[in-house]
Amino acid sequence: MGIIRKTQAADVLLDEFNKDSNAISAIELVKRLSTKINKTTVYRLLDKLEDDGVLHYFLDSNGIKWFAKCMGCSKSEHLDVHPHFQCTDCGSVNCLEVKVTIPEIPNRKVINTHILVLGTCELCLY
Amino acid sequence: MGIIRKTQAADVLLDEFNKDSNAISAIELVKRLSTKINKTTVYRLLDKLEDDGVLHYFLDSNGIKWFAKCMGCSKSEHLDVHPHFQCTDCGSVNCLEVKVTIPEIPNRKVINTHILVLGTCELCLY
DNA sequence: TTTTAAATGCAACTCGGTTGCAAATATAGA
DNA sequence: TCTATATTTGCAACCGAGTTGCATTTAAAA
Repeated sequence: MGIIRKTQAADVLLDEFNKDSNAISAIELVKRLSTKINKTTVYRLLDKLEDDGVLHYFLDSNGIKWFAKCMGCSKSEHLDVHPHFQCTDCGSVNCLEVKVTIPEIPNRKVINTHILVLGTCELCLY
Repeated sequence: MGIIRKTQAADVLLDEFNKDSNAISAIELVKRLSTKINKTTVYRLLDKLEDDGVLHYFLDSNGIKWFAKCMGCSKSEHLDVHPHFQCTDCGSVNCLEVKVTIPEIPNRKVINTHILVLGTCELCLY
């Protein structure tokens, strides 16, 4: 589908991604925006923005959805596939710029890769 | 906790892993065994076997739990961390023996890595 | 300004997984 | 082998992230 109209709800939601450079979980967004946007609408907007190549999503180690801004993606394709990092101390999640190479796998055609790195983030380390 | 008693339910469940070398989703196990073992018991057994280092689990791209037999793990630690492969055609999942190296990440301490590779499996490819 | 398709809110729902508790059962010890 | 007891199991009810149907509202084309 994709976003067609410039609505207030979409503005409010995108604002959250502009003031926070980390990834944000859908749950957190629903909570943060609960007075402004209905939960269903939040989920629907996230879907649409993902369709449009504005956001991308991934699952953390608990299977819950996180969203982050895309860099150079389009409606047709998500190009910036990259690993994500979750801090096991504070729970914060962000995108990693590192490139990870998956070796050839015999008799299988690789289409996509989801990589989640767990560890301690900069803030929790020191 | 870990398995202490040799019960019939544990036998039945482990049998599923012996006759199927792929990973099996918790949902599938609950379904397959529904006439023999209660859903709660299946989940509890899976937890315990994971604790014991007999099985390991991971999440697929939909955030649902899959279990597979471990190789050389113990109660204290899961040693055989490896990527998993899910076929986007037939949905089957299995462990990959390939070694993937995650580059050093500045200012972060890496503890663990979850890698899910999506693609077409051998059976669906030909 | 009117029209109308897109977006929203609400309530109810889905479903994978969990919890509390009483009943059943494996096993150590007599 | 029998008994005592802690572990395991089944059941029912629950949890919570995410979804769906539908009526209402709203952006924006005409």
